[in-house]
Amino acid sequence: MPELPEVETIRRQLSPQVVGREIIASSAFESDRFLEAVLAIGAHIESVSRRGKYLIFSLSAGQELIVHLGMTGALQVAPTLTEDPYCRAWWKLSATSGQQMFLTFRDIRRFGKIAVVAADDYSRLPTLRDLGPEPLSEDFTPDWVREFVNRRSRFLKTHLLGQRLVAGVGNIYADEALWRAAINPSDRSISRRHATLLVEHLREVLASSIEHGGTTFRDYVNANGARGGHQHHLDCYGRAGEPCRRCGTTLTKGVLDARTSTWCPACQPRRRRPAPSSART
DNA sequence: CGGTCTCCCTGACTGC
DNA sequence: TGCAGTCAGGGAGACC
Repeated sequence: MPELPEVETIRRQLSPQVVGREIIASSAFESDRFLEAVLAIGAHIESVSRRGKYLIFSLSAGQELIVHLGMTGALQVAPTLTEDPYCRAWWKLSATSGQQMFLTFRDIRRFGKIAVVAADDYSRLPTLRDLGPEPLSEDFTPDWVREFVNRRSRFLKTHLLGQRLVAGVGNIYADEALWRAAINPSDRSISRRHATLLVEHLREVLASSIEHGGTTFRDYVNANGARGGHQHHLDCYGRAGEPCRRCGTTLTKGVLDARTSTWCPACQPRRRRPAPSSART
């Protein structure tokens, strides 16, 4: 399941290969989720950027090609098209110094999404439009986390997955960051100290995963078709029933808002919602 | 508006 | 061996 580190890995691999090329042909699987791929025909790719889990190909003529990989999406380049029942879209790219090539989007479970929009106009992609700060940017601060979380009543874990508190975090890195920061996923508020820890540990785990080329738990492969390496460094996600690496307690699994969570019941204790700030100053 | 729930998909796995 | 049931989960949209 591609999250920020996986999408960033793909972006870094793809960018030097596709920038400067023209999209000279395209085809897409018969579904609203993918059909807009063909709207990019005729445009040049000027740059490849990322916001959260969204890949953004800046095109000539003021357009952007947006790709979200969903659960099982994979973007790869290849010299030729090969038969693949799970190919949901492809773009044929012009030759530059090398030769023509194909950018292909494979997505077994079809949770992915392709859109072509006017640059910066994300009104049709509400999650992208309302995306929270990039976790590795200076905009993602403990104060922002505290205010966002404590103003609302939902589980902290739910906010981490919601893309508005912070961009690009999915289940793997939410569980890892909460474990590292020793915070319970079902807390509904956060202290200044824990917000600071959460910001630090989320940044660390994301940066570490980018260095390892992302996490391959099931399906993820990078733009070269290779698996990531960060799955060998997970301390929490996928380890329910195994001993906590900090205290030895068996890690627990539970469901919060229809999403699986794994945590250590001993070193990630639940904390009570504090009294309103007006009563604490 | 915030919160909650359902649906979309299909391969892998579990249990009888 | 075979088959039904369950699970994984990001995001959109309906609904209260």
